[in-house]
Order: sequence, then structure tokens, then C-alpha cells
Amino acid sequence: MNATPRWLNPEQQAAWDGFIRMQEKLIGRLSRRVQADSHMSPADYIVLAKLTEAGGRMRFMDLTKLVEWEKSRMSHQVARMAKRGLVGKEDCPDDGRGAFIVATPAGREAIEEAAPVHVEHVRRLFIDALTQEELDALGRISNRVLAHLEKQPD
Amino acid sequence: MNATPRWLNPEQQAAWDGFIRMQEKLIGRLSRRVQADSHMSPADYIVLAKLTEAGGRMRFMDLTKLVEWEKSRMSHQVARMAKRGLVGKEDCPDDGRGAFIVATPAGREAIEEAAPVHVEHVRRLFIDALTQEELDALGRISNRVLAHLEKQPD
DNA sequence: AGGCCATGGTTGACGCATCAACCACCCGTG
DNA sequence: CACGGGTGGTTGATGCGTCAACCATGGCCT
Repeated sequence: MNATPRWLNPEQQAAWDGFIRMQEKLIGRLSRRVQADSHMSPADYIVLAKLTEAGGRMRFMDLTKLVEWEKSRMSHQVARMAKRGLVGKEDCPDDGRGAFIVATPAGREAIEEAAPVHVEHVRRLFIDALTQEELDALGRISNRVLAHLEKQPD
Repeated sequence: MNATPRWLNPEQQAAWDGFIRMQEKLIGRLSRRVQADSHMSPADYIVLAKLTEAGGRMRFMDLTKLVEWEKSRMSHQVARMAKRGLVGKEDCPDDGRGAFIVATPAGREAIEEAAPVHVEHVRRLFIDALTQEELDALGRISNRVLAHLEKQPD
């Protein structure tokens, strides 16, 4: 309805385009590497990482909140991982609805093997591209955007 | 194999975590908004945008290269979009294998309606969070990472 | 006790992305 | 002409993410 929508100015456009392109390529490459040399999806990776960091046994919803996912996503994810033997589910005695999700030995082994490879790729593809000042700047910028998002409706 | 893998130092880790978190939330929110108020996926959006920018009619592979996708992805995407009437396919007379992909009137209308809404969300969620200097910094950083990625194997 | 909403978690359908295999046609070379 | 390799494009299987609906239990309030 707006006859002259407020398009981005060239600098804004350049920043946005560059960011999008970079983010797509970087994330894409990283997840394909993880997949290829750990036989794990990024989702598998982060779930196992957070889960084992927390001792390898957690309530479903706690884990879900920890990684900031919605429950349905986690439910599907855990189901797939359970089928592949990376985690198990146990009933919660205190709460009839609840479930614990538990890293299996295979799961622990998988993440311990994957983690150093993963960090090495992060370093190679991302960290090594930038100076520490640039990293700091990016960190600050990211946090500003995050803070902004939380104040924003929707 | 490495007894003491080179973990990231705290500043590096902070930058990486912040970036990842920001990127996930931002992209997630933006694509849900696009979906919700244009009934289009981000993939639909970018394909239609690039296609109409280029006049609304392009060879399949040219379009694929333009958006930097792999052909199978584009093939599936175009098939879905064709089914929904956003684009059409035409045979290429000069090259028996080739295909033109063409924006339909419905496709043009859809993108023209979606574009201002999209840019408004980009502005609201991202641009408005940052100063012009920060945008410039992010743009430079993105380009450095992109350049680095291109030199990197894999 | 009964009723009600919130919480914890699952399910199914659907669209998207990737991989690997495949088909069809073009073109250069012998 | 044949044939071999490269290009253009499709297909099917599989896993991931979202949405909406759903079920079961728990906790509160009267």
C-alpha cells in the first residue's frame, strides 16, 4: 500500500547481502563437514554436546529450553537419535508425563570424537579468517542484534 | 588423535556462540514472517526476486548459478513453484536439454507484494538494531569470511 | 471431591535441502 | 560417422524444521 516503500540504501543493502551470503556459505560448509566426517547432523551435534555437558542425563523440557528449540523439534530429533542409538529415553518417576533423555555410551563416544573435528573446522573456516578485533566486533554486533530481537514483537 | 585439541579461547568462543545464536534467531524470525505474511518460503522469495529482476525469464542453469544453489535444489524448488503457479517451464529451442523458467503473472504479483513487506522486516529486525558503522563493519567482516572461504579447500 | 487450565511431550503432514544416481542431449576428436 | 565426455536437468530417498492438533498428567481453586 505504501507508494514508495523505504528500500534499503546501498550501504545497508551491501551489509545485509554480505551477511546473508556469508552466513549461508559458512553454515552450509560447516554442516556438510560435520555431516561428512562425523556422520552427525548439526542438530545431533548440538543436542549431544549440550546433553553431555550437563552430565548426560536431562529432563526433556530442560534440554529443549537449553538449546532454545521448540518441543516438537526436540521430540522429533530425540526420536531420530534414539533410533540410531545415540540417546535413550527413561520415564520420570516424579512426574508421570515427564521423560529423561540420556546419552548412551555410543552417544558419548560419538560426541567426543566429533567435537575436536568440529572445533577444528570452526577455526579453519571462521576464526582464522578474522583478527581478534574483528571477532570481538562481530560478537558485539551479534549481541546487539540479539538484544534488539528480544525487544521486538514477533 | 590429538591429545590436546586446540579449543577456542573464551573470546573466540564468545564471538562464535554469539554469531551462531544471532544468525539462527534472526533468520528464523525473518523466514517465519515472510512465510506468514506472504505465504512464500524464503526460497520462493529469492528465486522469484532474482528471476523477475532479470526480466522474468531465464535459463534454468543461469538462474541456478545466480542464486548459487545446486541444480537439484533448484529443480525441486522450481517444480514446487510450478505446481503452485508461480513460475512456468518452457523448452529451449536452441538446446534440446535446456529449459527456460518463466515468472507467471501470479508470480510477479506475489513478489511485488512480498518485497516491501520483506524489506520492512529486514529493516525492523536487523538494520534498526545497528548503526551505520556497525553495518559497515559487519559487511567488511562478512566479505573477509567469504573471501577466506573461497581460498579454503572444501 | 470436582473442574480446569497449565505443563510435558507426541504425532502426522508438509515443505525444504542434500546426496547420489540417472537420463538426454551437445560437441569435439579420431 | 562413432563415441566419449561434459553439460543441462530430473528423480527418489532420506533427514530436518514447522505447524497444528492432540493426549496425559499435575496442580490449583472452590
